Parts: sequence; C-alpha cells; structure tokens
Amino acid sequence: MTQPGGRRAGTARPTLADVAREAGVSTALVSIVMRGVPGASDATRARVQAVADGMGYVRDERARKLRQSSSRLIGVTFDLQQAFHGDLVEHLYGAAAARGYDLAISAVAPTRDEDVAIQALLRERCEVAVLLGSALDDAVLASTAQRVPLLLVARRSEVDGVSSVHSDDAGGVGLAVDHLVSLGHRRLVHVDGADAPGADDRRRGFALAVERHGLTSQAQIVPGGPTEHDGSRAAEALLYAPARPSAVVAFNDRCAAGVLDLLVRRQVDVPGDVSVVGYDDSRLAVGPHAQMSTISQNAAEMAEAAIDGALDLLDGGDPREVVLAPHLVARSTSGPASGTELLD
Amino acid sequence: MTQPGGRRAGTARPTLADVAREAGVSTALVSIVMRGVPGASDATRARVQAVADGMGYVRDERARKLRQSSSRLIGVTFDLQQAFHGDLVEHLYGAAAARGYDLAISAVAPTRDEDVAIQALLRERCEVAVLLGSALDDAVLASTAQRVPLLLVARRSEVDGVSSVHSDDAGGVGLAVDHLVSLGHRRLVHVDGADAPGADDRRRGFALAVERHGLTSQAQIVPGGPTEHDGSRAAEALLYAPARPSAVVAFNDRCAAGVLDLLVRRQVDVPGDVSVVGYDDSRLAVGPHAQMSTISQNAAEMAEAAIDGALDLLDGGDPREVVLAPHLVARSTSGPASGTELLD
DNA sequence: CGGCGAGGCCCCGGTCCCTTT
DNA sequence: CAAAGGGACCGGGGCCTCGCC
Repeated sequence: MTQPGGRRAGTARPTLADVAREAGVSTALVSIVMRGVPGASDATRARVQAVADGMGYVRDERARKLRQSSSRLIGVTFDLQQAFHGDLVEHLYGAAAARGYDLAISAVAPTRDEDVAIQALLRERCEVAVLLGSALDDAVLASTAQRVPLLLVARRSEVDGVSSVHSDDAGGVGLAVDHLVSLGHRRLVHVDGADAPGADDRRRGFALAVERHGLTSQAQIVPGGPTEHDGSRAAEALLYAPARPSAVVAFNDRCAAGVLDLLVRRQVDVPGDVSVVGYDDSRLAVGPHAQMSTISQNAAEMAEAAIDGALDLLDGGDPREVVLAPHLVARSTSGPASGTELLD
Repeated sequence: MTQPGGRRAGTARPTLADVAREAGVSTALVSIVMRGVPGASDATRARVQAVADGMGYVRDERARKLRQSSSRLIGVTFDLQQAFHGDLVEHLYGAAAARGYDLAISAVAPTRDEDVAIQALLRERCEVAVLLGSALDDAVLASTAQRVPLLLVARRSEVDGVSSVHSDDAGGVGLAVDHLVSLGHRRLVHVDGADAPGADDRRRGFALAVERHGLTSQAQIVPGGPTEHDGSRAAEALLYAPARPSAVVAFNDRCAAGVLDLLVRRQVDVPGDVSVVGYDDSRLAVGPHAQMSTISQNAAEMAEAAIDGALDLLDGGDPREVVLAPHLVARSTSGPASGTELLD
C-alpha cells in the first residue's frame, strides 16, 4: 500500500525500473545485465540478476521490439486442421530460433479467414510473412506482397515478388509411379486433389510418369480431394469400376487414409490386392494405418528452407523459388502386383 | 531519396506520424480517427481515413498495447498434434474477439516444451494464460500461476489459484456405458489413457458405471494411451483374450480410431460383433472411420467457458472450476449386442 | 591519464489527458 | 461546446557522458 493509486494488487508485473530501484542501480544497467552484453562488472551483474529473478522479472518483448529498428519477428499462417502444417510449424520454431528470430503464428480455420490471419500478423509488425499452403489467389497475394515480404510454403507462386518453397510435386508423384511400376503394377490410378494447392502439378506428374512407362491407356485419374472423405468416396467408386486398378497414388496422406480405410473395410487386401501410396509423410502415414507408403516432403528440411528464404528476402535478396526433392518412403501399403496383373 | 539516411527502400511501414504529416493534421487526431472514437468532424475523418488507406497504414499493435494499461491479450498454449486442440483454438479466437480481446497462441510439440511456450507468452505480456490439456505438474502450475493468472482447459486442477474448464470426464464415460448397456452389451472394456490428463477420471467413471449396472465382474480395464497406436495395440491384445468383449469404451477418439482400424483390419464387424465408443467428438470422429459414436465435449462451448473464466479471473474473480456436461453422440460404431451376448 | 563501470536522456509508435481556438 | 493540437508516457535500447581507480 505504498502507492496511493488504486492499482490492482498483484496484477502489475515488475519492469526494468522496478528492478533498478530494488537493486539501487539505473535502468540502463539492468538492461545491460538482462541482455547479457558487456558493460557491467561481474559482481553487479550477479546482484542485479538475483534481484530480477527474485522479483520474477520477465522482459517485455513488445517494448523491446518497439524500440529496436528490426523486430526480428517472422509471421506464420497455418491451417489448424492440416497435420502436415503442424509438423512444419514445429520445425519453423526451431529454424527461426537458431537464427535469432521469433515466430508469431496465426491460425487459419473454417471460421477464420486467411486474410484475417494475415492482418493480425501485420499488426504485430512482423518483418516477413510465411504462408503455409495458402489458398489466396494471385491478385490478393500480389497486393499483400506490397505490404510485407511474402514466402509461400507448399505452394507454387506465379506472383512477382513472392518467394516460395515447395517440393517437386510432379516429380514426387513420378517417384510413386516408378515405385509401383517396378513392383509390377500396370493398372494405375491417381485420386487427385481437386482444386487444392499442388493438385495440378501432381495430376500432371502422374500423367507424365505413366506416359514415360507406356501405361497411359491403362491409367486413370479420378476426382478426389484433400480429405479422408474424398479418398473414401473415390475408392468406393473404383471398387465398382469394370477394371479394378492394382495400385493407387493418392493426392495426399489424408486422402490415402480414406482410400485405405474403405479398402480395408471392404476386405480388399492391402498391399496384396491393391497397393496405395500417399503424399506428405505426415503423422498420418505412421498412424493407425501403420506404415503407409508415401512421398515424403520432409517438414524439417522445408522449414529450414522457408526460414532461409524468408531471411534472404529481408536481406534484400531477390524473390526466388526453392524446389525440394521429395523422396519415396516405401512402407507396408505397397507391394508386388498380384499374378493376374502381371499377365496383361 | 528525401532522406539522406540510408534506410532500405520500401522496408519502412508508415506510422501515425507519417499519416499525420501527409494529411496535415496532428498525430492525436489521426489516432482518434483510426480508433473510430468521437473527437473529429466527419469531413476530417473521411479525409484522414483516405490518406491512411492510400499509404497502406496498419497500426502497430505492439505500440498500442504498450501504452494501454491493459494489453487485452489472452495467451493460449496448445498441442500441434491434437486435433481437438485445433477445434478449441478456432473457437477461442471467436470467443475472445467477441469480448474485444486478442489471442496470442504458442504451440507445444515434441521439440517445443510447454515451459518454452509459456515463457513466450509471458514475454508478450498477455494478461492471462489459457493452457489446453497441460501436462505440467502441480508444482510448476503453482509457480506459473504466481506470474500470470492461469486457466486450464480439458484438465482438472488441484492447484490453488488456478481456474479450470473441463467436461465431467467420469460422467461422460458413464454416458457411454449407459448407452452400450441399453443396447444389450454386458461384457464391456475400457481402453484407458494411461497417464494422460483426464485418464484417471475416465477410468473411475467406467468403474463406477459398470458397478451401477452390476456388471463389474464382466468388465475390464486394459492399458491404452492417447494415440491411435495405443488403441491398436490394446485392441490386438483383446482379440486374443479368452472372453472377447462386445463393446469398447476408448479413452479418446484417436485411441478409438486405432481400435477401429485394427478391428476392421481383422475383419471384425463394427458394430455387428463389437461396438466402439470414443471420446472428444474431434474431427476424427467424423473422418475416415466415418460416423464414430463418441462423447462430445463441444469445443465451442468449452472455448466460450474458457474465455469467460479467464476474463473473470482478470476482473478479480476467485479461481473456479467449471465442469461442462458432455453428451453422447451415437453414430454408427455402436449398435445392439449380438445374440450370444444376450444369453449370458 | 586511460579505460571500465555506471548513469542520463532521448527514441520507438501509439494513447490519452489537457489546453487552445 | 465541438474540433484539433501539445506533450507526457508505456517499457526497454542505445548512445553519450561522467566518475573513479
């Protein structure tokens, strides 16, 4: 009750000035100690540190970043429902911290638009924004890029001034096709991603790969989507098709999980009767359907590349496109084609 | 090039002062216009707004919150891998916004400890922290609560001064048991959550419920865990048990998904041979295993209660425990017991 | 007298109270 | 009294100065 002002007890957190008063030194000195920079004697340093710890002092990142010319803050938008985004965010934290940057994350969800998420980041004065799997159209991306340097992850960018980091989607699907063909499969199907980011490239990659193997006439692309439900529906339709495929390349792991679930449910043996390959190597791939064969995008590598690209943009580097090589992770949902398949 | 100082072109974002200079007014007036508060004529308001829009002005939330006595910021920690946390975060955004608060979210993941996530929130000077499914022990919670008001979601708190919002876990499992018993099931199994938050209560609820129905001797609790893998393993063990159960109550939806996957894979008919009930009603419940019967915690309601509780704590209210009533969502993984079951 | 430890002071970008026209 | 301006201030950071051994 030393203060006549009616401030709520316990609410106020100690500031540099509070610590300085308590320790009997200036705020500048406390600042020096808290930052661990030269300018204080060891004895003073220890004493001030002890006082700060005792008071539970935590520095105000807001005030600190306000004063500094550079906020050293990277904004990230991600989709709360996408498991792969979760993997990416986790590694983005690590990659940013390793370079002395903080992360401000802003979620996208059915009731929270991507624009809203980006506006929130702009108000936080992040120096660059990293958008995971953005669904914004080129016009919006272009106008956003004029307000803040922009880097897209897991999506290609046709937009001027926008960097991007994504895996070689067409090539990745090609790896899946190569793998299946080498196992003896001939009748291949691609359950596509409809209008999801990357779906075009994966469709194209599938078409190119089957052509390369001279299997175009036996191959098929069926409409799917990015969710388990889409995969299930597509698989159901395939079961009633005249010539049942012997191998399926799904748009992503979620889609593949839907395909797998329906096949297992219909007592189709995987990989005995049908092989299935997913895309992403998200946590789903090693989940309940344990050991899904899939194309891995390597979240850690992608996150590193994203932070590198973002900081390069900040340093005045030209926007650029980084294409990562995906690789095949053959687990237990893909196997040799059955005998009948080999006959045709 | 009006400034001789070598600042990087295009990097600097306009400030209030820039807008004021451009519009030929004071910063105070621009502030009034940007906040939409009384104190400016309509004509001036329109003119200043136009200038600000033209310059692409976005206010600096950091500076604003620094000046304001209250930061109106709620910190949230959540697990990137938990689908249910994603649902909660989405609704927390909405609930906080409805009360004029911002959210600062900080993720927890295998390589990012809960302590690290909380420290980040403290540096952002959030006024209260909402922890989703915290795994911190009581001692750490108690010491954290001394630095910032704390509210736990989806976990009970024994700690003094900490509020909590969670569903009635024991009661919820009771609902599942009642449902299954009413369908004629007698040999019930609970695949538990090991040491996950809430697992104790759900075990207890199961034991109480089967006792209430006089089925203790035929009931069983087997070790499980919070992941699909745990569910799968437990289900596998059950298939080799002497008396196969006719119904399973899983710790959560992920665990139930694992159980379901293994059963389907082993060609056990669900719900013909075995009924399965999950817990959470997360996105998984309506995912690939379409239409899982489960106990719903209603993320929207929980989020509302969490924000209410957090703000109440801020207003000086006493810490309190809010227990929400879970409810049964009977979908297609639970059905009548088979004939053999009814005989014993 | 040189160098190190420490303090004074303004600044970052808004907000808000008070004063002026 | 409404509209607009002036200036202190929130919590730290960084430059410059000063005292002292």
